Amino acid sequence: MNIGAMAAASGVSAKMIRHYEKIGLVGASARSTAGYRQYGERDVHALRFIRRARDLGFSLEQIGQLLSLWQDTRRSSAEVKRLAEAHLADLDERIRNLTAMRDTLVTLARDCCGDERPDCPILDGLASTPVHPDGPKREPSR
Amino acid sequence: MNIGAMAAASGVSAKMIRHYEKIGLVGASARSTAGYRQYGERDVHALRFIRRARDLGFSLEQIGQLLSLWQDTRRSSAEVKRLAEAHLADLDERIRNLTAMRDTLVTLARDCCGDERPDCPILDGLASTPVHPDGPKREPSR
DNA sequence: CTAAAGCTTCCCATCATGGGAAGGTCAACA
DNA sequence: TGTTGACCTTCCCATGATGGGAAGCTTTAG
Repeated sequence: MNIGAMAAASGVSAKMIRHYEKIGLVGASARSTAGYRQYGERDVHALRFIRRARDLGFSLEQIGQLLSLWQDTRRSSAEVKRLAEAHLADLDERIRNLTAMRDTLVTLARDCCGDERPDCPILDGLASTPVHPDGPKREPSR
Repeated sequence: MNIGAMAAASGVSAKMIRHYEKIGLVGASARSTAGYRQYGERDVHALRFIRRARDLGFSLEQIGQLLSLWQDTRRSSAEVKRLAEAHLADLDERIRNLTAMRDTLVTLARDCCGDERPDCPILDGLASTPVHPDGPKREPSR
């Protein structure tokens, strides 16, 4: 199986498969005589695992640890759970931050009549709300 | 006022102030004979505005538009509101995505006893849950 | 044989932010 | 006066996950 078929089978783009190989998240695959990467069923399972972990928002570093645990039959489930709980705490914090932003913005927008006049509580809020010294932990905007 | 005092007064780091100048979000400041940036009260207001907009999760591009509207006394509040609503929709989507991740992960973790044994529903879930073809819109992991 | 599709590597871009180097400036203090 | 330390300047590089695209080679179908 070439990298394109692998991408289709795993849901991970060819670009990303190469990247994961370069950073050592997955081992280097076998190569054809022409240098094409060659994959088997086992690789599909590993990449699907990665894809699902990404879908749950795990970082590639955490996924590396999850893969190690997955392949270690003598792991303790406690280790896995610890990792998952840490990620859960992270998700919760991000949700809290985003929700706080949303609530503030909803409040500002609610009072903005949104017509042709220039008076705008949203701009007023941005111009006058006190700056929280340390600021919220900012999410990347996209 | 030098850039350090400006950073303290506005809550925006000196590094970022220079960056915002370079990308044209704020105009170039006056300079002392030695080339030091010199700021006044008006600049403090503008940078605080930027800081607060960042705290609400607006992108720098959106902030540029907000600044334009802020400085345009003939703006319509409708334009501001449209921008805010767009950002609100964005926030809501990100919250939804993160919440979906959290809920899935909570379900997996709930069934993991987290002791010394290797059996782990979290890893099992990652290894067997079907891959959603297009996947969720992924948040950057941090 | 040729054209298209697929593969390779390599470099660059995103977005907001920060780290750090190399070097100039300014204030205070002995 | 000289020195020290805090502050400023510009410039380059890094982050994290992903994608775009170029230049060039291989494979496959017609």
